[in-house]
Parts: sequence; C-alpha cells; structure tokens
Amino acid sequence: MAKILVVDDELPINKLVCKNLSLVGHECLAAYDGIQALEIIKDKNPDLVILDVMLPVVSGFEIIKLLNDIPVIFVTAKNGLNDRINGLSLGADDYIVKPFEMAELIARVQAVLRRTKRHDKTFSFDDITVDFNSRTVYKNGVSVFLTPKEYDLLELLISNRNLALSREKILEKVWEYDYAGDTRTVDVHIQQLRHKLGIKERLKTVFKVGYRLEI
Amino acid sequence: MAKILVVDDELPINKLVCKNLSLVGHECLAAYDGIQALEIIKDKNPDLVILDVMLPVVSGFEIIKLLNDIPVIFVTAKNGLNDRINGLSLGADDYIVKPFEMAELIARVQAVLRRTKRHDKTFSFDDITVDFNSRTVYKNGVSVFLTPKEYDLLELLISNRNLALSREKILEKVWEYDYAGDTRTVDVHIQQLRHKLGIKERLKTVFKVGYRLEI
DNA sequence: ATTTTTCATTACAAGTTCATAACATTCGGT
DNA sequence: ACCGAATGTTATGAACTTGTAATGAAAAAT
Repeated sequence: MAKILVVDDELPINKLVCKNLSLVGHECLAAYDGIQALEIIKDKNPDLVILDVMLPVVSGFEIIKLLNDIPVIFVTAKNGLNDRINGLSLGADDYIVKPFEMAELIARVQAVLRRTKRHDKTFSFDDITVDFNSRTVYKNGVSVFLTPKEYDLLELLISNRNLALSREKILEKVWEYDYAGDTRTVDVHIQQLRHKLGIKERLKTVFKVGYRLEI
Repeated sequence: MAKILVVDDELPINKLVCKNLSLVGHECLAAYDGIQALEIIKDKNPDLVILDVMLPVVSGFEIIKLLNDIPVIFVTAKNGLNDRINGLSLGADDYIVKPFEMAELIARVQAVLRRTKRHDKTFSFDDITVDFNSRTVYKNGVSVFLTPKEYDLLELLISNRNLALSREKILEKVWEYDYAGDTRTVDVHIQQLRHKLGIKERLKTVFKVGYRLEI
C-alpha cells in the first residue's frame, strides 16, 4: 500500500523488517548507510522512512534533519531518554527501541501512515463530503467529478483549512515545482472548484496572497 | 499555546501533568472520568487529549472511538503489547507508558502538536484577536476584513507594540522601500486601522515621529 | 492511431487596492 | 490665544489583482 524505506546497516534486521512490511502489503526499499538512504529518498520519494540512528558514514540524526515532509520512524538501540526526546524534537513521527517486536513495528508503521495519509477517513462540511480513500467528493450525496489536480487542490485546502495558502505554497504542494515567474493556473483551478462544488462562500480569496478555505 | 485536556482519575498525576504543560505555555483542562471527558471535549473543543486507558465509568478505549479530528496521546499503565497496538490502531496519535518522565511527555505533546498543526499563532488584546496563520482579524469574534497593506501594518505594529514606530520605519517594513520625500500614505492606513478595529485609544500618534500601539 | 480528457495559457472583464490630493482639524510652541 | 506645522478625514481614479471563458497542446484512454 505504501512505499517504505528501511535504513539499517544490519543486513538480517533490514531483511526481516522488509519481509514483514511486504507481508502487510507495503512496497519496501532498503538502504545500508546514510549516503545510500539520501540517494534513494531523492530518487524514489518513499511514503515513510524507518531510520536507525547508528549508521555508518552519516548518522540517522543527520539524515532526519535533511528530510522535510516524509514521515520518519526512528529506531534506536540505546534506551536513553535523551535519544528519544532528541528524535521526537527533530521531527520524527515516532520512535521504537531495539530490540522490538515485529508486531509493534507494524502497528506503529500503520499508525504513522494513517496519520499522514488519512487512511479510510472522510471529511465533511456543509453539503460536501470528501472520501480520501476513493478520492471522491459528494455534494448532497451525489458524487461530483473532479480531475486529479482539482482533487489534490481540494485535499490541500482541506488539510490546511482556515489558513491562508499562498499561490507559491499551492504550486509547490499540488504541482510539485517551484515556479519562478507568473502563473494563473492556480486561480483557474480554484474557480473550477468553486464552480463544481458551489463553495464560493467558503473558498475565499486572500488578496495579494492566495486562498483560504473557511470551515 | 494549545488547549490540552488531561483525562486521568489519579488526581496527583493529573495535577502534575497539568502543571508541567502550563509551564510550557499550554492551557490545561482536567477530567477525572470518561463522562466528564466527553462533556469537556464537546464543550471546549481542545486541541489535544491526553487520555488514560484505565478510567472509571467509560474506558479510554471507548472515548478514543468517539473522537474524530482531535489528536490523542494514549497513557497506559500496562506494558502489554496488545494495549499499545490497540491504542495506535484505534487512532491514537501516540502513546506513553506509565510511569513516564515528564520531559518525555512534553516532548511527545510538542511533537504531536507540531504534526497536527492545530496550534495556530494568534495574538489578542481587548476584543481584538489576530490569527497570523489565516491573516484574519476578529473583533468580538466577528471577522473584520483588512486589505493586505492594512493587515501587514497591523502585524508590524503588534510585533513592535509599545514602541514608537517612525513613518520611515513603517514604509521600509510594510511598503518595502525607502521613500525619500513626503508621504501621507502611512497616515491614511493608520486611520483605516483605527476605524475598522475601533482602537483609537490604543493606536496612538507620536507627534513628529510616527505611531505606537499601546497594549 | 484516434478519441477523449486534462490542464496551462491567454485575453479580456470585473473587481480591489491604495497613493494622492484637497480640505479639516488638532497640536505645540510662543 | 495665535499661527504654522502636523495629522485626521474623505474621495477619486490609475494601477494592479483576480475572475472568467475560450483555446489548443499534451497526456491519457480507447
């Protein structure tokens, strides 16, 4: 279901973890040191990274600092509280202490994925319901057809509801590039959403900035 | 910064947790059983719930099932793996095992809040609230529409509150240029803020210099 | 290979912002 | 209390931002 990168220099553990993740239906990538890990992350853009602290060449702490948006589960052999707090405050989404039960690791993986990917969740406001699983949107119970970009935009707006989103931010997240010059593309798609969902009142323009979904 | 509900029937622990959360700047609510917890959640809509499993009347498991969008940190006295997995798969955002170090709880709270982003940065004085995330301003709970320049000006005044700001400084920061000659633009915008927010008493003129927001 | 869909771009319309100007009022020094 | 300077107040239109609809190129589906 998700693409997961396992970073651990101990070959047997790495294999074991991968095998178990595959059993639950995930696609697995393996890295055995920090440099490799960074390459794979850049290349394959995994949904989740399981990261050992103790790595050759570049430590897990270094890597986690470089990750931005990808969720991370931290694996540490030490039981020291400092390590734990360090990991969490550096932005890890969870941590687990070696040696761990495979069942617990799986549970944590699922929990983090659920949190970040919003598995089997829906979101409703007014007469609109968004089903994140099937990527379908309903208005008054009737499904409304949205194109991929429109849907992605709506999801971004919902997960940042009540925040002012700049056009740059929207381009970066939905279009996945930083566009230099001027583009009216975002505007056009916003209009499309407003029109298809009839949410002119909720999907407001923030002049000179971008847009905000008010719920 | 965030509103946190602590649900634990052991009074001393509940108090201790609350005290520590307050020390880090959070607003704290306390509930001593499940029924109370549900009432407070409905009533006060907290940003995060710290939830003990072992509760009188209604167990933590029951409560977590009823929560939808509010993040939860699960507290369990048992060390059993099943409990942990149960908590996480029910939708808890994290869990912690009793007895726990206060530093670790705080770290986990901050981590969850960072993830869920619910900690909007706001600033309030009198009947005015400014939400920096959404760039909206409320007076008595009613949103007041400000233009970009007006909003930027207000932000500048707030972050330099109780200081006299020269027109040159304001032009430089909000208008992003150093204007040579004479301009009344700042004045006009100040009037606009005074008028829209009704803050004549707070937004004072510093004769021959500029303006000062007194809070 | 052909049809269909998606979507970036464009051009123009509509709407918003805000600098400026003109006049009124207040302030501070004398 | 007077006078000149500083600030308050209001209105206006040019410049800029956003809305809208149409177009065709690229991508996806058939």
